[in-house]
Amino acid sequence: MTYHHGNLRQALLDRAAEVIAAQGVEALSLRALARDIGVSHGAPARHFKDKKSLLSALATEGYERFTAFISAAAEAAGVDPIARYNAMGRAVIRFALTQPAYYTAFNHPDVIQQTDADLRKRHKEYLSIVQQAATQAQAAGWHKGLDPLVLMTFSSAAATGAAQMFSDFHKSGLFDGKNIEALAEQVINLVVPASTAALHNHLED
Amino acid sequence: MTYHHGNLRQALLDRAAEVIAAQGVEALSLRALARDIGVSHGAPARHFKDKKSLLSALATEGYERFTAFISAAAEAAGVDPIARYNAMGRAVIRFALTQPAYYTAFNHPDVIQQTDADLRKRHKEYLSIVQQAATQAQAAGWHKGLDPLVLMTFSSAAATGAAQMFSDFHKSGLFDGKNIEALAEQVINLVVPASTAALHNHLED
DNA sequence: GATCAAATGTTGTCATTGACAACACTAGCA
DNA sequence: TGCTAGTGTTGTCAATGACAACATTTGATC
Repeated sequence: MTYHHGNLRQALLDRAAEVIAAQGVEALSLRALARDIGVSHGAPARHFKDKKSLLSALATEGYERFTAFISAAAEAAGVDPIARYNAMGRAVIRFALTQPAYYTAFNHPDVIQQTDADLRKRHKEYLSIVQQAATQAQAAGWHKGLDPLVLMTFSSAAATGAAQMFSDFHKSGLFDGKNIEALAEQVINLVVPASTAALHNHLED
Repeated sequence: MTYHHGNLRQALLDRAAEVIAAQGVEALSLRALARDIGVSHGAPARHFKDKKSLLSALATEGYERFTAFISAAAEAAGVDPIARYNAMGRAVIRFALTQPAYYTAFNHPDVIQQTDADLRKRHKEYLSIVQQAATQAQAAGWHKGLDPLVLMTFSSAAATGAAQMFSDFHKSGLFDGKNIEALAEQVINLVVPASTAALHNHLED
């Protein structure tokens, strides 16, 4: 092994994601990460000023993945703005369940209060993508006339709240034996109809 | 000062709540708590086996307060089951904003994975109260016929998600200049109508 | 009231950790 | 070839959580 690792920064982030997924953020230790990777306990300091800085970087990477994931789900849903927004809501939950390390990272109290510029920027990008999709869904007839901020808050809250619940209770038995994917779909359908057609059907009830 | 503190356990919990409200869970240190209170660094161990155990106890107390708070809000709303459930949703947000220490405590990742029997019990009590209220709202006409678990998940997710958002972004400027109480009310109204009358008005649109 | 056991608080200690500083090695450019 | 910035290492410090051994208090029992 060479004296220089080569890409220690990414190795630390990757290992941190593993540890978080397996044992939670609290179990994260810079020294343990260094041991796992096989470098000295002081090496991480060259890449991350302190522990929070590593978490911030992980969260930043997480937001990038999250944004890409949500956007891809919207694309896959086609052109109907309401169907797209519905798909994004379901994607939030799927992301939380399939990539818990990143979702955990950027929802961690420690990270949320960070002022890291890069992190803020990625977060704003994410918010603006959601906001844009919400606006378009509204223009397509979803709660036309309502305050956009109210709609945005409501839908984001419901999606992230559901993601949180499914993650938290995943192993605590509340949803035992349930098909979480199907449950999530029904929940999201209460937030935004599955399509413009579904919206109109519903209004005719 | 006497050798025995008298009620060190409660003093620790109270001080912990202060610290969490001011600086977050991460800033919590058993030794610092002991110093603040004026006892030796080993004293807390008599009341809390370890740090997680203290957090669990604080979360347990938090759930008691939370449950009482939510129930009181329902009572104040009268007898209409839908108005009651709506009031409970608003209360969730109000609690998160006015008693951040307790809300933070029992939503903290460290606490959520706890298996502490007392904590579990209080949590279940809380869930069952919400569930009961949701059931009654449904019986009064709110989304009759839908899977109760879906409704319960949807409404809980929306309320807690909104509470989380308001807490997190309280100082990050997203809701600057907004009347959060009014915003919260509008958001909750999208989850459950403000009353049975409002439900029927809405259906006639 | 005397005695004793349980509860509570204290002191001392240990391993772990995050942070920092001083030093060593490497890479790549002038 | 040398120089300099980047990267990794080693040593160290203070803070912390956890634990053990010891001290004091309390209150139940006789």
